[in-house]
Amino acid sequence: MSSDYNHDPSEDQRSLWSQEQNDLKKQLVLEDAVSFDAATLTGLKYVGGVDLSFPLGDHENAVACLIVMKMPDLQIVYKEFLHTKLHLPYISGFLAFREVEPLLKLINQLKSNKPEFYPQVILVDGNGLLHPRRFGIASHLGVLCQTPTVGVAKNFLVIPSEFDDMGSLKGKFKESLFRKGDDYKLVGAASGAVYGTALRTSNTATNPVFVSQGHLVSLETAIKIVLNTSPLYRIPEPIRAADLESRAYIRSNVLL
DNA sequence: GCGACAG
DNA sequence: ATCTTGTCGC
Repeated sequence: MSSDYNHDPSEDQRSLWSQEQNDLKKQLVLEDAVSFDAATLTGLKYVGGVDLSFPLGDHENAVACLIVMKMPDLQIVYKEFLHTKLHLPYISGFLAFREVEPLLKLINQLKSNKPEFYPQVILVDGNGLLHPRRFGIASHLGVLCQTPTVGVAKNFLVIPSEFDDMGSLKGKFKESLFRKGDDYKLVGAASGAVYGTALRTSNTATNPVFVSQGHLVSLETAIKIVLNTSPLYRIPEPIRAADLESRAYIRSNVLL
């Protein structure tokens, strides 16, 4: 009765998904190819944010939300929801296969209905490069919609082969991040590759946010964008708004 | 074999 | 991911 819903996919399934991630990764661009000045963010007018929320205890029904905010005032200029049924469970390392479809649908809908508000970069709730195969949902979504994306995760995704001692890592965050803007680069021990950074986005919130490149942006630019969209809280406004709005949507609608 | 595991 | 009240600090 406890293991009736053991969602562990077979090794074959994991292998197929991994292969798909590796295939799509061939299209991944990790340099700035943005429509604004990457160094100063001059010309950055619209930033998007996406997130999904679920009704209590419901793993199937979800409400996806896409928010577009105007810079530098961070006012919402576009907001759209999509109530969908997810077919796969959450599996660490394969989040995109569960959530990317409704997000892509919202983005394409915006592109055809209100192209004037199409964002120059989209902040995604989850990781990009900071991923076992260096292709998390932020990168996945970016490649599929061919738009710059940045991954922003609230929790550190363990990658055993690269970051063995999580205990000392958590300590490192606390002892190296003193104020907003401080960051601690996440370098894989085995490969020496930079996966992303633990970034402190608030002076009151001690815990950092984990920023990694999604698609078409450098890590430096990703950090600037996250800092510039987090004037008050730990979570960047576009993602925070998508989270708040999608939850409000669920609360005000009787689903099921 | 055990433990760890974005949302 | 999701539920919840108070409470501490500026």
